Amino acid sequence: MTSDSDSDDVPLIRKRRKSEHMLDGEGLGTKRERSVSVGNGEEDRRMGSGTDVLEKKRTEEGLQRKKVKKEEEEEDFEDQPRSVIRSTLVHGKKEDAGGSGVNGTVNRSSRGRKDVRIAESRKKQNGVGKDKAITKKPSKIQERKKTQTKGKSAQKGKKRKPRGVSQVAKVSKNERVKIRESDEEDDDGMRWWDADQGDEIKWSTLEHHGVLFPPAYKPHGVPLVYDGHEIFLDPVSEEVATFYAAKLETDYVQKATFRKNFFHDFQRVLKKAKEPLALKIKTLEKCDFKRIWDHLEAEKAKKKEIPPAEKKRIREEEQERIKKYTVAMVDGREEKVGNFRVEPPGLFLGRGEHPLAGKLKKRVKPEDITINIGKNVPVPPCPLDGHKWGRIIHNNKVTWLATWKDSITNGFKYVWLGAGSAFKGMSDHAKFEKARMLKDHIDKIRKEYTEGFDSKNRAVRQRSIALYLIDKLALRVGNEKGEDEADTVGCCSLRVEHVKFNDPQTVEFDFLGKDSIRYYNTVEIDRKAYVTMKTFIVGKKNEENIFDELTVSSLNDYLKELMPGLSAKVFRTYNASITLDRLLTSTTTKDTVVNKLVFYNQQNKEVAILCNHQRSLPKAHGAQMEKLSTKLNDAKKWLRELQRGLKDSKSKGGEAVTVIQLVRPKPVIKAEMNEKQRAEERQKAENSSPEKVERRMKREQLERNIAASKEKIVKLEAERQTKDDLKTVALGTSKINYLDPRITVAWCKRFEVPIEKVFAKTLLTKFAWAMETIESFKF
DNA sequence: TCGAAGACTTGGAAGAATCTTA
DNA sequence: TAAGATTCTTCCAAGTCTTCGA
Repeated sequence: MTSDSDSDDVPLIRKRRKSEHMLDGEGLGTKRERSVSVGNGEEDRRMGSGTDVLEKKRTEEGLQRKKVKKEEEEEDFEDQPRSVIRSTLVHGKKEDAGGSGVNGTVNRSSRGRKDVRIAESRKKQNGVGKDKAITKKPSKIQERKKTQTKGKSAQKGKKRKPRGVSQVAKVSKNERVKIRESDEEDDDGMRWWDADQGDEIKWSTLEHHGVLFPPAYKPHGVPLVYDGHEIFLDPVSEEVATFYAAKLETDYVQKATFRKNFFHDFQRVLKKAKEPLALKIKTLEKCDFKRIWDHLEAEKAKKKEIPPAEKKRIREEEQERIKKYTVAMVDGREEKVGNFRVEPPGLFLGRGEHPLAGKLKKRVKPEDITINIGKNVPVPPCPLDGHKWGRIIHNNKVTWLATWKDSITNGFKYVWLGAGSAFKGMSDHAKFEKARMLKDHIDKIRKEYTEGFDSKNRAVRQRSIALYLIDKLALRVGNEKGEDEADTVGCCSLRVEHVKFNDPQTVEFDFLGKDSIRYYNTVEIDRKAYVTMKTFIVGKKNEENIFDELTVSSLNDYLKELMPGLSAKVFRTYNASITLDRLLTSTTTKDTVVNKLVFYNQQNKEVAILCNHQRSLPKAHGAQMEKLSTKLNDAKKWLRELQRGLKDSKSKGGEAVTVIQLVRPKPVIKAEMNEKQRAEERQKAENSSPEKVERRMKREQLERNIAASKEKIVKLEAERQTKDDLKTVALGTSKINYLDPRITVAWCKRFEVPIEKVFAKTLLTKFAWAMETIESFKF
């Protein structure tokens, strides 16, 4: 590492305010103490250091299991589609060639060895670790053109075999820390983190009830008005018109692409219906959807008017109806299903300037759906009369229960188990263990990429700079995108137009990242990185890629040489978690729980800013801030009045004195009032001047009120500040995806903060595996 | 070898549920 | 008790990354 701005080992937190965020690099250079894991540090330590012995043992066990499982698999093939059978056989063959078994452990270890072999052979070819040759690839602009064909082969009906290797399977067993030494059985038998987990085979038995379809469309008979004439549409066209009408008051309909795509698809539907009047619809501009919109609003209002008891009854009935779809049995355990509902038809909204926005997303039919279920268990009957499932498969190497193709993006949609399931939990756990493993390699990696800034090989220089930015700024890697996707970028796909160089070493990044969220950051970077990066744009046009000699896959291949299983996204997890871990160390023990929570959220906010997790400004933000300011001003006025009264009382030997409180009138809402009248009444109350109310108070009473008033002012000021600070920052995303929950659990234990204050119910379930973390846990 | 398939994670918005305040 | 605010959950789009197969 160099000694200038990048020399501290922490990622650079995005600078919204210049005074903020420069963090120290404490602890990063030191060797991680692996001893502390959830519940049993000793076990964790053994897993970390004694992997060879364990690995050998597992390999033997795995070979045995492999034999049994291979037999089981081959039995299964008969009922599987051909592609699945082939897939499984190919996997088996490859594993055998590598001298490993089918069981996850062995399979994983073979993978690890393969990684090492690749790394070694590349080292032989390229010299030690640095300045390695990188295969030159075609320019990104050429590639962009090529990507236009993306998805076309799928449309042609090209079939591929199921892959059956997931993230979980890819993670080494070394990386999975066994959490407890005790192997006592838990009551519900759901403690997967105590069990020995296979990798490749995800389940032995799987039972579920399939998917829930959205209700069939019920025509409302409200006409579309075209050029002043009512047109009563056929049900199919009416449904599509209603999708559009529902969006009338949104920003979507302001977008030309949205309107164009919608009208194109709408016309196709109309043509198919062959209704003579509807065929006269030639331009969207002459279509008036207002009557349909009014109808939808009236329906909403009706729904709102339903008495609470009736609402409750409806809710309970619905719960009963969907109940069976919400759970699946996996290896004898009951697990919640996450998204058992088939996505309803509608207009594709997309995010940002999506070229397909407004297109009609078709209704998914049972024939479009592939059900994945255990063999020898009943296949759920197709719930729609006259239909049948597209395919039934028994692929136990994947974790999804059902899948279908999306009619817009041509991508796959899946039905998964819920976030609290063992599948997801194991995957999460493995993800954080991998990020922790990076801690042991990060110094070496940083040293290597810093040295790479000087490489004679341009491709190596590009790779080094890109990695530096990914590490330092927590950028996403930035895969190539197709023409039919929004134009968003990540690190590798940054173009000249996305950066500005301000000498001596400041770079201004301004681009649209995932979900078309703007990433804007002016940041001082390492001087050598700055100079090197600047050379990449020489002679290039704005729309050309900065890293023209770097691909995501070459970068990830390189990362795997540095650490098994390492990919670009691990840096984001690592930097988010290590940042929180470090920031939380400065918690004050003596503070109240409320203040500790405020502190936690502040640190969470720092991570959210680092990861650029933004949200749009809440609609009511301005009004809420104004309300808070009014409250604060009233509280301050009241405090001054109380202080005046106290002075008065003191001069009269503590006697009762009169103080005047300004009380804002409350709106008088009557049951018979409608929404409009209520709103008017509220407005009236808000606009009227406060009433002066006289109160008599003695000295003690005044003193008590002054103390309470001061406390209220402090609280209101803090509330206002927090609200403003977090107005465009989304805290949830980092909490759910990037922050190792064990850091939070350990912190809560250390500082006696109830964990329920930090994790909502669903997060407590999702992170059940982390709940026994001991308080000394360090990421 | 490389583009695409396929499987999984990550992400913000919207709506529902719950809590707080007056 | 109702309204408003906040929190939680659901939805589905949009990423990442590995493996497949022409």
